Amino acid sequence: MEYKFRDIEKKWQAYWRKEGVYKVSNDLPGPTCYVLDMFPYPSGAGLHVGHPLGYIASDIYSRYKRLKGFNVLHPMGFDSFGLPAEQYALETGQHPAETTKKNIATFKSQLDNIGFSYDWSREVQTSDPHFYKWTQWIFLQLFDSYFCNTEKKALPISLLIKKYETKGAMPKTGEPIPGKHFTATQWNAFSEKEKADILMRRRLAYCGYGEVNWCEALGTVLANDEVINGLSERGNHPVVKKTLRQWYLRITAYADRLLEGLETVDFSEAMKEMQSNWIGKSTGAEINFNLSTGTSPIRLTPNPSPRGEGGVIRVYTTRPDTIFGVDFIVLAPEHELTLQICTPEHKAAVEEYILHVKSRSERERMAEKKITGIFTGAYCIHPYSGREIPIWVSEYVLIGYGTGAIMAVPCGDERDHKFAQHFHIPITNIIGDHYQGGEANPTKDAVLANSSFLDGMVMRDAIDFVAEKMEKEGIGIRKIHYKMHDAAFSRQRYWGEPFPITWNEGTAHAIDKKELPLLLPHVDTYHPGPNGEGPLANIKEWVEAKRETNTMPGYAGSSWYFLRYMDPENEKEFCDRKFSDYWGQVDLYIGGTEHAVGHLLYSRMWTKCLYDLGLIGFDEPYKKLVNQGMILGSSRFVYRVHGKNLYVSAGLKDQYAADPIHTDVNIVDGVELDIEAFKNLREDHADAEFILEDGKYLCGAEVEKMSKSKFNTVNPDDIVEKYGADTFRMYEMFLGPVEMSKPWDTKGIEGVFRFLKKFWRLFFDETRGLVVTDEPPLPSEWKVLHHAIRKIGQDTEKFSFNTAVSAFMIATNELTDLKCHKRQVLEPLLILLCPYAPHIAEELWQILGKTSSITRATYPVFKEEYVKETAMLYPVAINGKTRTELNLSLEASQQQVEEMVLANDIVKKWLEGKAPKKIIYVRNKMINVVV
RNA sequence: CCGGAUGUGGUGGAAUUGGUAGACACGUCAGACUUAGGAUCUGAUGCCGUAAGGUGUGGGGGUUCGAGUCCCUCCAUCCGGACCA
Repeated sequence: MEYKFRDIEKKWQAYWRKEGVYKVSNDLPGPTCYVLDMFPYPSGAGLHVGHPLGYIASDIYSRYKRLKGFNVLHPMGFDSFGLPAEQYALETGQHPAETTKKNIATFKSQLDNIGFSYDWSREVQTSDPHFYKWTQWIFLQLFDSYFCNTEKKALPISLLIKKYETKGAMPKTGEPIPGKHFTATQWNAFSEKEKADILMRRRLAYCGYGEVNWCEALGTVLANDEVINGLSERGNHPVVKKTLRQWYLRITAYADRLLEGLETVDFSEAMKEMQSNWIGKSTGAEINFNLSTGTSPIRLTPNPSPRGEGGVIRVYTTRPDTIFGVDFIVLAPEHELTLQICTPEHKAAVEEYILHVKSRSERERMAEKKITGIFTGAYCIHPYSGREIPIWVSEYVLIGYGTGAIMAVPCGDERDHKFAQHFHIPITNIIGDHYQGGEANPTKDAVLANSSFLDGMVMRDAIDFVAEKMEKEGIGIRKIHYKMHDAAFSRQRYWGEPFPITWNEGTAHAIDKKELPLLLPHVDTYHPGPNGEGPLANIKEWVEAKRETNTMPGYAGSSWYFLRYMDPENEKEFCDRKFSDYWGQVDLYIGGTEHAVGHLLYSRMWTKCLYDLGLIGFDEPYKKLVNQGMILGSSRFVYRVHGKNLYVSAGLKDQYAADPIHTDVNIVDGVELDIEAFKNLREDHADAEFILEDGKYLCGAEVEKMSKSKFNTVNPDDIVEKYGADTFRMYEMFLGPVEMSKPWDTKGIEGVFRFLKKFWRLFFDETRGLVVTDEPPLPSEWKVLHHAIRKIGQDTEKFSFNTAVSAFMIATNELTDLKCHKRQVLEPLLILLCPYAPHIAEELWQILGKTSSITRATYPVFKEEYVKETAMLYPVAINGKTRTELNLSLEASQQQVEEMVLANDIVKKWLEGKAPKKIIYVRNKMINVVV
């Protein structure tokens, strides 16, 4: 009987669906395992062969765990709110809900085609009101919570109110600052609006004015991780800074816990590095520099400012030890004090400079890399030496980090050094020989010189010494800064979760939780509303109800979706605590690196909040994270001669003036173009002419990212149609380690295809039909099986799927050579193969006379004892080749035995008297014994 | 510029973690069966050499009886962050 893969696959996919084979229950005894894929955004383009890589890996792992007796949660869903559907709606007028629905249907059919073991009864869609009801609910939890700095955790805001009512908010030491501190009596006397404003400053989800990344082309704000080099991640549109009222998540409050949590999870080093860089914690000190009153006309500012106030400029440094190396102070151009302190004769020039900086986008600024800056005419007094220090303004100091002002130490900092050289500012050397005048040396190991009371001290030790001294003397304080800012949480868009918030007299009110979900209303136009507001501002009733017109960003739903899978139909809670306790953390999370700083950080933060509020029992969502590599497309080029409909073969292209043009990789066999297919591809190709070499047209090739525009995408449906889902699954794994990027090459799939056909022939003979026998296997046949079990088990456990596939091939080849068609060998092999190629396994399982599905039961094959017990019976070849040194010391104990029938344990016992230290195997052959 | 990863045949990639480098597969070549094959099977295939033999894991150096694997250094590619004080 022939291996009719398509019939088999369709049959079993229908069976699985009908019988609900992959439905999981929330209360089975025994160990659980939660295997999760990053759910996709259902784009209109559908899946290409790169997408399922991670899904296949996770599917193999979950099926494997299931066969081993775990209760496995392996769900799938869709991140269905988001910009592209809305952009599409703007262009075509189609409702995003409709296009999304259509796209999801395509995705699901493509996924089902590959034979995944998802429990679709648990599917979630972030744009489904039953789902976003709980996104809104969790948002309200965040809105109603604050971060307690003493307990370092989120607490209900009602506790804060109680505290304010009884104790107020007074500083532990020092004078209370008006506007910041207040007594209980004062609090109780505040108006509702005043109270609300104060509370807003503490809420985990809060509304405030701030500089945001505004993208004019998209008509919305973007989070920092959605902006790359001053351009939007989606669409590459320019992004500018703009002050707007926005919702934020107070993720900075969790900065330390997000960092600490990294140590408890199994992420790759690269991933941890990326996250901690993004958080960007640095410890240092803020130091006050008094302005020299002689040189500048200072107006005392009435409002205290963290950047400095009155006659003081506050700088941030990580190196307080270099205090005596300060040669100048630099303010960011946007710094509030810049214009206040500059002397009249410099004012015009400074204003002009600030204008110049503002006029350029961040992008232009970074591209230029010119040193710019201007002197303000004002001076500071060095807190210890009393020296006058000039104050400059320069764009290399960023307003958004630290205090927006720095103390420049040219001998120790590269940028300060370049600046000093450029403007001929004299440089003080405080590190002796470590600085030669050529370039700055950021060492911490130098012995300080020219540094008054610090002379002779090693810099590393001086850092803390100075910081402490400054704190005592009130000159500065130790301070920790983060690069990470609070996350902008509102978008001026339609296709997102509406905020469950109404505005009254300028204060935000949570809507009653009983009214959730607050449904996304119908709109007539997807165009932005007035004043940079979203489309919701165009709806009369919405505005009259004083509802928030922003919607939540794409990452809202994805921040907690993994919890909903545990209890997807619950209408009373986002997830029953009983079930989140049952399943616990995600044991394995598979997805791309692109979410390193966005989704992963946000969902980690939400998890921590929910944990703090006692709603779930763990504070890190993902125990282990695997980042699958990208499958790259292999693009093909044809070379068109200038101005003609004439194409020249790649080898001859240099003889003509020809441009490379992407052509569809699917009509190219290797590099040979299918000329007929090419002519039919597009109308203007119909009468194309070709210059061939050796009678063939050869294309150029290049490896690039897979994308529609490069015509190098391969649709998994086509591959499944031609080779079958099982071949496709195994080939994707066979390509290489899951974590690695690699180019797709359709040609190579033949090898895996041949393997499955060969495997089929272990059961079926072309002429004789079913050839499986009940004869007891020979030792050599057992040996093949047991090598396979051990190797494939280990490989699957450690995600080495490519070598596991190889092991299948080896075993199959060996059994073919042995002409082994014995049930006792083939049956366990089928069980092993099941996670990788479930359809063929099911079919053969049935053919062997089994009545139940192979995919659902558990088998002793995977138990340690199974292999060990039987392994004892088999021969281990020993080929003790001696080596130079060992030869000398071990001569007496070296046994040169070839093909000796002994189990490993027996060998060990046999050598016991000689106390073997190490037995060296090479590919399961013992080659040497170290005694 | 900083940080992370990677570097092995014509190609994708193995190598028990310091122990016969190149498993498995693609491709290529030769052969068998075929009217025919892009089906199937067999054999060969790192490089140089007719062979004996030599050589070989990005380059150079080191540790070791022994290095693809560990250390130093340089080079290349990919990814991420980039004026973060």
